[in-house]
Amino acid sequence: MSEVEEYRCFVGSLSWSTTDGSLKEAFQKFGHLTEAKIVLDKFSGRSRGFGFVTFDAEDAMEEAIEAMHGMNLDGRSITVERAQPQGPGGRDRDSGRDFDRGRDRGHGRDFGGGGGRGSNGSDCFKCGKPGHFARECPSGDGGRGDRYSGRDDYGGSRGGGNRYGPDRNGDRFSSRNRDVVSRGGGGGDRYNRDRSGPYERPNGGGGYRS
DNA sequence: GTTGAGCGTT
Repeated sequence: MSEVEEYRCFVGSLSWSTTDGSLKEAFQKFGHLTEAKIVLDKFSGRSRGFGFVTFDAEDAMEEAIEAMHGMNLDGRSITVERAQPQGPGGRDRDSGRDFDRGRDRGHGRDFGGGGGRGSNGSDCFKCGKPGHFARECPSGDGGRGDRYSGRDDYGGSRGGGNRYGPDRNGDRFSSRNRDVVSRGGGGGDRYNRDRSGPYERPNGGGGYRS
């Protein structure tokens, strides 16, 4: 049951301002870090909110996981867990993870699906009960769900009257939909533009530049 | 001013 060549730790829930240096400083106290880096987005280069820490000693890694798990770093409670195996031959993101990456990686995760991981990570981060996120935790008010709260205006009316919500939405959508069709149906638009290109010089014409 | 419950790049 041991298949590890390196002791890596996955650190999540990091602050957007957390850097590899802060992470290293926060974890190097438990032992020597072979590597400490924050995962950045390739498209933007900004911090993604999670990083990886590699230890050269399993003891240090477990110590850090148990010690730093739930600790406050940069003002945010971070999550420290063992990193997933990447694979010696190469990284297999699609194969290694049966996750439904087809949709947005944001909201909409399925619980019963049982993706790549999720033995104890599907529980609510607030009350620890599975079946719902912390923001939807019915146990009480939530720190992040504050925005969604305060909608109790309807009181016990919820169940029948709230159906008018989406109805209105459809009306507006229809209006916009027609607009789009009108514009999209204009196949001749291209032709029109071609002819009405007095402002656009296809070639030659003015020619002078600066 | 923006994103969040997440496992990365040589």
